[in-house]
Amino acid sequence: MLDKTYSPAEVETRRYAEWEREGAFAAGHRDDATPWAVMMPPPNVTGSLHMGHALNMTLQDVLTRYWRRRGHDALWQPGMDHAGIATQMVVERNLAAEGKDRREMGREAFLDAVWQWKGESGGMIVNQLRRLGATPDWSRERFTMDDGLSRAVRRIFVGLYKDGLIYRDKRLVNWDPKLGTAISDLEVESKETKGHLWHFRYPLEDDPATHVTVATTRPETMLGDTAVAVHPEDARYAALIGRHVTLPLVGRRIPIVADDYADPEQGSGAVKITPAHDFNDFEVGRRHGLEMINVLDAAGRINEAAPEAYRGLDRFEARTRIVADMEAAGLLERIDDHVHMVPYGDRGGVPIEPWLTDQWYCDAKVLAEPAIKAVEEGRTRFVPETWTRTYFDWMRNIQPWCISRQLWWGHRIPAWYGPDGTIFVEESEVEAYRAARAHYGEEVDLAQDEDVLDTWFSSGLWPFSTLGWPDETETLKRYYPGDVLVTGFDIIFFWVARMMMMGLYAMDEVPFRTVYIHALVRDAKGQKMSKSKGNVIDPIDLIERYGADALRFTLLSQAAQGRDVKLSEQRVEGYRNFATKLWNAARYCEMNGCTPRSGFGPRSARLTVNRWIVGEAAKTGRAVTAAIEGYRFNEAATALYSFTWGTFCDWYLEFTKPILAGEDEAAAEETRATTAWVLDHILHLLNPLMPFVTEELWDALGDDRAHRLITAPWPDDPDDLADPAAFEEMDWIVRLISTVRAVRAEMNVPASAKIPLAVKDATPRQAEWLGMHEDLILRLARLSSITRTDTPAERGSAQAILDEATLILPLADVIDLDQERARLAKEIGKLDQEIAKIDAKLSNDQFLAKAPDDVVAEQRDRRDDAEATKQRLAEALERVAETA
RNA sequence: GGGCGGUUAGCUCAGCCGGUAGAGCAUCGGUUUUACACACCGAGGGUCGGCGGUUCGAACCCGUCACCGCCCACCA
Repeated sequence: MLDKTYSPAEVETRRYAEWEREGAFAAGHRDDATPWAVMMPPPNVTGSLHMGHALNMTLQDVLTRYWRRRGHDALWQPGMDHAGIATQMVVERNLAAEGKDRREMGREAFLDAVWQWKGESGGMIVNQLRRLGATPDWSRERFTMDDGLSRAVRRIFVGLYKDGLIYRDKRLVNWDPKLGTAISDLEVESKETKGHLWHFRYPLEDDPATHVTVATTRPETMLGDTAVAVHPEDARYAALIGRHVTLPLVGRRIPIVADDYADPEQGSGAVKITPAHDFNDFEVGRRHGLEMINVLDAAGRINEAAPEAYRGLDRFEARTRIVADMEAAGLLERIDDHVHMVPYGDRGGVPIEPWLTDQWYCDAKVLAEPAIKAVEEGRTRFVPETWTRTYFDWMRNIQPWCISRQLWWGHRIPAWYGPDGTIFVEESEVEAYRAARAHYGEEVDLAQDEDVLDTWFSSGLWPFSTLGWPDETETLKRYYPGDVLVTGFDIIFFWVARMMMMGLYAMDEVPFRTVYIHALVRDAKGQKMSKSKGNVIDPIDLIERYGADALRFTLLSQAAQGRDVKLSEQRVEGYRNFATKLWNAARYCEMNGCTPRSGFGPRSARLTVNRWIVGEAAKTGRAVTAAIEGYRFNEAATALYSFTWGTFCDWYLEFTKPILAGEDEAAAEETRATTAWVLDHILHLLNPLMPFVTEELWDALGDDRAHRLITAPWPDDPDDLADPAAFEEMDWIVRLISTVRAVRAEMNVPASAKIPLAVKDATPRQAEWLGMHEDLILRLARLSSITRTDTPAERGSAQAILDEATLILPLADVIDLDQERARLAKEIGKLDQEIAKIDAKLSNDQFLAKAPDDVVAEQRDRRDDAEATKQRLAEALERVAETA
């Protein structure tokens, strides 16, 4: 006997352990089955499960569970990302707490410490995923820094280098002075900042009393100015072009150049040029052959290239000092308040500095071409489709990708430098030495590049590196390309685009056929969850209080395409209630002997109500299947919720109670069998969404299950399970009973009956009232059609139900006649309005001429119905009036 | 500045091919009824953001405006 309420905590741990023990998630056991694959976006090894993961993983899990049960050889490939910067920061912080410093330890000792940290505290998220019920093939778990994947990284790097698609270049990069590393464009976040616009006067060299005014938001960069630019057609400055100014505080003689970049409308129309510290100025400098003077060191302090007075100052201290000095020199014209966008590093949290360094770049432009083409040709498609445009926009304007990072934790760049600086890019040190020997004709010492690769470089290989590439493994052949990638829009550029490029480069084939992009999870008010706002909801906390099924269902119910998920605890609670509801329905089934009948086929049902529920169940099944395959998870959730609760529990179970309690044993038995079948069907369909409670019930209710539900074949729901006649009749009955209920409520009858067949005595007064509702009685007579039978015996049972039915009417000792009169009058008013509306339509020649016949017929029917109802209500009103 | 998305009941959102505007929650009223009070029954609540157009007919298609959100962008 099932307990009175469902307690998720115990069931979830027990069930998950069983599944895992039995190897239920493992791919590769069905050689004859069609492969189906999804790649888990590898969470950071530093990560713990947040709501975004919970959504992302739930979606993948539903798909995986679905296709697995559909009979495919489903692979959900799990793993973790080494997360270069994030991990290095965590470990450095831990070491700092012990009074240790990375640089003092040295590279090797530090890396040992990171690996040790990974072994002890990394990957917490993997166990949290188990709490969520996720079923990737854990036996295949990979790590971006494991041997195989590292080998893949080196192989690709060498290949790209030799193809000329990776190269070394000296140019401005986004430099994070706090972390001391370059970062890519994508890792820069612009933040609107209130600042100032300082207007400085630069005196002319040959006429120091005359100034050119330039405005800047970054006074400290003036130390590196090497020109002032004006627009070539700006009349105000035409005479100055080619002359020079003396750079204040520095004393450098710098030219006034003409360049389109200077906007005459902006400020004074003259702009200071600092080629080493501004991306635009860099370009201007290049055009005019200007000197590039780097005045900052790696930590963002003023370096030796600047006048002594400023050396060693932090860039912001230098700013203050310079403004003061300029003012003292009488060269500060004015200060305006100014709001502008300041670039920040997304990890370091400090403003990034455009800085001139040597870095490794990947020629993304070339790699992007096939990746663009693949999407144009539909070999990979985005769901929802709207993201296609975002993808194209970025890919078509893609910039060189800076792939080197001045960190220690990551894939070290497989490049070695000879004594004269010759670069040897090889997959191993041995090969590098071999190449060097060939090059120099003698043994030389080589030094490996100190830098590591951007984390996303290895993530880009994930779809094939995890499957064994560069070896041509069976696994790789079988599961590449994957069917779908499930991810949030925030990493389309970081990850999806890179996988497309790398996949096409290495495999000459797209990495996945479909990219399903889901939204962000926000708090109940629609705000982004963040630690600083204190509105972060912990998925594990919700799982503990409401169960993993409830959390999953909540996320799924809102996973509509193109909409954010707003997570409110109230909703989670609601779906917890849903699990309980299902549990109790199953309990009811158990108590009434509605357990699966091995020989029972849903087609054999004869009673209308049974034929009807079977058809509804089948319809729901088809809806769920279509929704999952179409990535409309919210529709799957809604269909199941409303069928289970609104149709099965509220209508079917209530409706059949009299049949179960009745004397017609055949009808009762058929109903028990049907009930069990429908419940089973619900468990089947709901299983990918709510795996725990469904498995538990499946197990509890069936005696000899051939499968666990997790591996049971997905049900097919053929069209012909739905019997139109049964639908029509039930529809009528349902409407009738609704009417009865409404009347009962209107009469204020304390109902002692469930629906609808229980009150057996009517007083004369009540019988009199029934006269006022003749229409109802007439309709009730048709309840005989609850059964669709013709044999005398069956007709007898139908009659029995009918007999009872006539006695069920909700009856009151007292009716408030005034209230009843008002109600009827109101109803009649509404009907009049409706009739008038339809009449207008039906008298419109255009409508009659152009609307399809069925639409016109429908309007006529509606009008007739409304008219008939109105007639009945009018008569009832009359009787009420008489009675009063 | 460019792009994308949104605006439907008090709240959160569905609404597919243009044909009677929906759900959940919340609110209010009723019900201890042997599956379930984490429940059941019922009720109220709408100018579908504004304006214009197409159409016999528009929440839906087109145009335009307003407001909100997000992404991208080098403007000193």
